[in-house]
Amino acid sequence: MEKQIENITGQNSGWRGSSDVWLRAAYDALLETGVDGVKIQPLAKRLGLSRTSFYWFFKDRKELLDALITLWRRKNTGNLIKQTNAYAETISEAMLNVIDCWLMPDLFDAKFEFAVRSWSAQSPAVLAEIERADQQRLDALTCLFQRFGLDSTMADVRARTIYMVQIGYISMQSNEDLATRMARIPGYVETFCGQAPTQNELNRFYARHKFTP
Amino acid sequence: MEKQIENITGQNSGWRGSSDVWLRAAYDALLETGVDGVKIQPLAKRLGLSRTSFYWFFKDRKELLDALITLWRRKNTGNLIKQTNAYAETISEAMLNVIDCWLMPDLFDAKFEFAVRSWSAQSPAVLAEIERADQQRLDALTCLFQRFGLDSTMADVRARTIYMVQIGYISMQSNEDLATRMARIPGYVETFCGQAPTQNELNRFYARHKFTP
DNA sequence: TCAAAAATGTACATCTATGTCAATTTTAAG
DNA sequence: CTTAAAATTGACATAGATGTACATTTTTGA
Repeated sequence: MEKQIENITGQNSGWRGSSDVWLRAAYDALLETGVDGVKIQPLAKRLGLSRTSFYWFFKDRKELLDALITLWRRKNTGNLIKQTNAYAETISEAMLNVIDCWLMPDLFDAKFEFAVRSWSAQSPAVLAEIERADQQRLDALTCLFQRFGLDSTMADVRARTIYMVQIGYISMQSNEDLATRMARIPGYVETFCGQAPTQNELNRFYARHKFTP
Repeated sequence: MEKQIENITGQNSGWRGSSDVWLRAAYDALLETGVDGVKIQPLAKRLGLSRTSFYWFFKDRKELLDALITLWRRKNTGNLIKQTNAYAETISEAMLNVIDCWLMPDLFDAKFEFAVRSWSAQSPAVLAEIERADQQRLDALTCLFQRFGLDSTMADVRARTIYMVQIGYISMQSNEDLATRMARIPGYVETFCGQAPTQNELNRFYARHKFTP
């Protein structure tokens, strides 16, 4: 009983390995080298464990890859949708809520997303997962624009614009500093919804990102 | 002499293999399975050639991968920049020129682009190539917006929006039909430059894509 | 038609990866 | 302290990939 709780909180339980340890190593490898880098032998080396010990926790490599997808599914789609439903008085404030996902790694794991998208190019099963996630996310964004009065065609285009800029940004693997990115935010908001954010809205946004202009 | 000309035009010269044949197979494999799928043994199998025959044309696998990058560099960046410099009387017409790249595979090879971007996640050398290409393309788009009177900050944001939507679209590996995509074009133009296209501009655009609304 | 060049193929040595099996070691619980 | 479960390991069998050396075949051009 206590052991399980300790596992969840990250505490080890005497043994060196665990499903989580292997999964974490697989996650790291996926982000660094893509799916084809997720190989049991190298992971074992990195963990300082015997290669064959892996098979105590997972049936085979496929099961490990499946676990990675489950991890991704839980992590990235949920928070984005949550942000589209966050409280907002104006459309520009709503935009800033969504843009939070750009800037907060705990809301959206951009590198993980990119790795899974790259993976999807060589796996129909993963591609199906991606397509489902894209649909859910786009639907949530489209609803957001409709709530603020846009007709369905324009809501669709605007949703796609803000979402694809996000995806494109990830694909660029950009690593600019906070100030550079912040400087573009008002422009993006205006572009995405055709309405510039008020100074109050910006101040609230800056505050939660601990940014002083 | 004639032989070289024949090679360029795609005609074979008696032999079954050639650098081009191997490179073409590598290109196919890259698009289907990513870099890690570009392996000499499988390529040989697919070509019905002996694996070791490869080494007559290329020093090693690395040389083949370098050739792939050179191919990509020549193909994708040039045309996009050309489209930003195409004749346009209004900003919305200029947008439609750039959007041509979305829809014409010979102007921009989206799958190739996606494969190379995915590759860049595991290769610093390829990442450097990607970053250089992104910079060149973004510069060209920013200049375009500045020519039509935007200040440098807004030109930067608008350039990024149209470019990242393009990149994001690629990353989504979308395969919608022409009518669906065409329906969004006026909305995109309005979003990207804040100005809807005229009916004449749209008609000219539809005509060159052989589309009847 | 005949030699040289171009391309292809066979054999070999090596390396990395997968997964199974039968020990063996380590830990936790009574 | 002991024992059963949990985790770890080394040995084995297999498979796919790389690259080199050398022999062989095919093509081209004089």
